[in-house]
Amino acid sequence: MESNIMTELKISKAAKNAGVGVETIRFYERKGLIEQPLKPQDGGYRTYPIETVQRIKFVRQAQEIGFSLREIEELLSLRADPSADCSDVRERAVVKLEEVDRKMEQLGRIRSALDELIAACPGRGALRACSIMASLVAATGGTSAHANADGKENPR
Amino acid sequence: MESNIMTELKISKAAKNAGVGVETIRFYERKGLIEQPLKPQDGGYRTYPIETVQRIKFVRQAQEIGFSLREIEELLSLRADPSADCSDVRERAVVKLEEVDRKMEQLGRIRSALDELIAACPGRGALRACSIMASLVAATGGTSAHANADGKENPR
DNA sequence: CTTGACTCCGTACTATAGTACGTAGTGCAG
DNA sequence: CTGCACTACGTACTATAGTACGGAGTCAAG
Repeated sequence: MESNIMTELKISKAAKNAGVGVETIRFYERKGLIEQPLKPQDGGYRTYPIETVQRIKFVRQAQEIGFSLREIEELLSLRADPSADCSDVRERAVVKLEEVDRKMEQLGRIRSALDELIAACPGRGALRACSIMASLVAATGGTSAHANADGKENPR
Repeated sequence: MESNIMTELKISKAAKNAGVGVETIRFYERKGLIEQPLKPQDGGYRTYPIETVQRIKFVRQAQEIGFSLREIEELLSLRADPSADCSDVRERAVVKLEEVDRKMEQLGRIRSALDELIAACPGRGALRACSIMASLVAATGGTSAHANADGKENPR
């Protein structure tokens, strides 16, 4: 075995490592989400650096919290370096941060509602009737449900 | 004007109120995510109660944090009441709660990375080169990147 | 030097979540 | 009673994110 420190993997190992299928890696390459490694000049197969595997994992995790591949590309393209327009990067990062915070809040609300629901549904004891919608309303104190529900002409 | 307290809206108002299109409401009805109101027996148009509008809003918000319509249906079907198998409801709620917590963690990681990025990219001052991946690695201390990257036979 | 596992690449197919469109019916304003 | 906007319903189309497939090339073991 040539003791080349194995920091590069062939596609199927890279896929397994990142927890995706081989086809998904190729799909991400086509989309430009990850860089396609050059084929070795002496022929043979491409190898993927660990960083690429990390990047794929990031893509998957960002997807799980509701970012689209387009948005993930935007996230990944955020990089502060002396050659970039820093105020632009900063601005875009702030926008993303706000998005993340909105998601956090909504996640928090659902979390509370689930807590409430679990509390209403004990191992043994009193059972309060309760749905997740009810919990949500209880958690947010949202009895209002107004928002001009009738008015002729509803100019946006 | 008949002073029937307007708690029910015709489809386009309901849609506007929930922040979706009319077609989306119909789509959700077909999917069984919301109940299709009966047509009034004396003919005319369906009207949607505020609760349905709330439900649609919930669907949208749950989507934004990465739940699929199928999962949202599961969430919405969670209801503790004396006629339900409570331990089953509880169990499913706990599973969802764990999912939510996982999302929270990932969201927190991305949040830190964005903070880091914003800090690296000040209004004026020193600029540290930094990408979101770098921030993520910095934030999580994740220099490892191991996970059997080579071994023949990688049994799941 | 053949065989089996894997890679490369292109094209085609699938699921999810809508969005658009055409036709017919309803309802109320003028 | 005639427009005009809106509703109802079915079917078709679209975008996103993969997933599958077929054929040709590559590589290492036997």
